[in-house]
Amino acid sequence: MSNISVSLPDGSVRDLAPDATALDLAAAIGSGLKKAAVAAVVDGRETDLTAQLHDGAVVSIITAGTDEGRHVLRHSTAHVMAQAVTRLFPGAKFTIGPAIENGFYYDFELPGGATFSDDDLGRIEAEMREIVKANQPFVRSEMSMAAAKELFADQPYKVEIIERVESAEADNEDSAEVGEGGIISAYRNTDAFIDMCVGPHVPSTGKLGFFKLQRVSGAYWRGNEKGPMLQRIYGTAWESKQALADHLHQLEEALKRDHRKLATELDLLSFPHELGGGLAVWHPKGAIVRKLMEDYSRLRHEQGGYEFVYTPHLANGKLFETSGHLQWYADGMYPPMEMDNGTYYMKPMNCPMHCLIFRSRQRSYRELPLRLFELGNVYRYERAGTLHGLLRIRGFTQDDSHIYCTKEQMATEVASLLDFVLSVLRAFGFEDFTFNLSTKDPDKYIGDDEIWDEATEALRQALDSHGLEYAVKEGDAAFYGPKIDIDVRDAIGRSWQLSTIQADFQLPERFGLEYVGADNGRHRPIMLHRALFGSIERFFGVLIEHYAGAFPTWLAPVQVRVLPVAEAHEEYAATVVEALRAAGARVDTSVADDGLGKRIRNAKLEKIPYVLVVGDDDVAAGTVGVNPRGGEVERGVDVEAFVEQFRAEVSTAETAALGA
RNA sequence: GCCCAGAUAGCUCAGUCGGUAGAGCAACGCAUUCGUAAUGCGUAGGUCGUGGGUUCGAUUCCCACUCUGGGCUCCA
Repeated sequence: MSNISVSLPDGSVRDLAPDATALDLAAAIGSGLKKAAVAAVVDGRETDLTAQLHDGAVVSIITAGTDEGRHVLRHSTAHVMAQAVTRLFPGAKFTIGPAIENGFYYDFELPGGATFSDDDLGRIEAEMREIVKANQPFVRSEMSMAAAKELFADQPYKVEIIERVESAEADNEDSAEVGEGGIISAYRNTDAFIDMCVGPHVPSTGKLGFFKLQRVSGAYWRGNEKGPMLQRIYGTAWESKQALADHLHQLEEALKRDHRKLATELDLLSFPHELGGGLAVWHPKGAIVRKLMEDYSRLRHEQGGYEFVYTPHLANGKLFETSGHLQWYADGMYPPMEMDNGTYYMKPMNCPMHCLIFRSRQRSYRELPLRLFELGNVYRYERAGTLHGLLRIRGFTQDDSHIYCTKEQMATEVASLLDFVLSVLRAFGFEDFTFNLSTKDPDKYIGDDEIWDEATEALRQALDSHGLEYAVKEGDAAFYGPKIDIDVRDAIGRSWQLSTIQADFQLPERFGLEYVGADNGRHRPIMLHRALFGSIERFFGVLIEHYAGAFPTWLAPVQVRVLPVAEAHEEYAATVVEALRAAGARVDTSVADDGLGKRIRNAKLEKIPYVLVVGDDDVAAGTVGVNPRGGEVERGVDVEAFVEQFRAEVSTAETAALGA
């Protein structure tokens, strides 16, 4: 047979032996590439390095240090973990084990309903190292579905996946396991371990090794909470020792900005045991930041043409029957309170009460859009296992607004809402958002298709006109209308939804809302639900992590601390404090009982933006020594000059925050 | 709600193979009065999350509950 030729990504062509594999190609190009290679892309499809190439193939090599390469490493490491588990836990059933961001997991069912404990991780990891050392090959094979069912006869979850594929119910997860076209592919490491998988995989386990198992947890089979609870192990895997170390270091760093840790250290708030789960108390230093956030929010809403309302925390159950909450949202509500004249509930949302305000008298089209705003306290009965610091809590405050408008006003209103939302989020230093457009769930919605399309289009246009990238989440809308959700990431990479803009045709209907139009006829308004912070608590939690507790000067609980070098300077320090307080600064002082170095250290740990030191020189010259957070010490700064500079900095930040 | 782990001083943690506990920091007192990230000495502080069980005796072993952490499911 004559040689084959293949082309490379740079357009060059290589001649290879007729039975050459992708690995041979990598070796022919260079030993460095051979070493780094983990898989290949042939004619646009990812394949194993051991796959034989054909004449005319377009080939690129996937190396370990790329996203695709790490994906392969992680997936292969998941197989190694599964093998280790089946060795250590005879009779364990394995289900699926994909690569995920930064790592992988694998779900198992242990014999007799046994569970993993943290101690098992070390044993499993040690077993994995043995498998890596043994340098077992990953050998691909293909078979019919019937043969696969035979082969995996003692792995009921694998059989279930094959059967689902046969009956064409497969979702993406299944396809990742079995491939397409009625052919099942599998990878064998040893005679004792073979796993159904589309691949590709590294040529042998010796290519792996920079991994760490991280945690065990339960996970429902197929994500169905009525299905069996499996045992999941998460791990991380990288292309080098250094990359693994860097990742682990990054996780440690992220932990330092965890809002729960910082909230305790900075004395911002706490979750007293006695109060119950998911309920927080705000300490003075957290409360002042919250007040500033709320003041800012109120100011922006006042400027934005909103009207402020207040509504109670409790309501008669009849209200929530009208709104549909008892029908659709009862699981999320606190249990009822029986009272002499009816059944009462804590409110999980503010919208029903805002609808009552709209309905309290006849409305004219001239009043629309009517924008009702409230910092409304709501209570939701979140399931115990879902609570998470400030980010998932049971009692919280929404910066909530309901906008009543005509159908024609909807598009303009949504577009200006998006401006408003982004401007507010940016004022708090957020730039990295994820936008999601959730569309109609064809199986669960109410209202006319026409108005759904119109509303969805209005949301889409608003996103497009702002040049924003967004993901469309098909079928993720609320039953009453489509929505735009805005997420930000927390310090450890988890994404949290903050803002939401939702269209609603249902509540105006249920509450029989009407306005009198220019035609003197009665019309039904459209309602927009929207929150910018989303929940003040969640927003604050994300904010703490975003700033790592070092709030910008305009938000800092204490902005300036004045430290007299010795007792003799306390009187002068007091005059400096007075001057700053007169300029509107949040300022305090710490007398000379402790050494100066100690007091500076304390101020730094509290992340105070400015530490002012005053001693003999300053008393004589009317100056201060300025030690700014993250900056250089400057001695001999005139008090007036510092006050002016401080005032300017804060007012600039506030002006910027106001979008001026 | 489900799986796993945990709860010891204000904070971070050690400890008790069952005989009622200890450190560092913080607090308080005394001394020190100091020029940019920890001055020294001393004192006080815990019914070991709550309730039950086993035991002569439980902070330790067992059970239940509450709360917390990591996931799953669900969600702002």
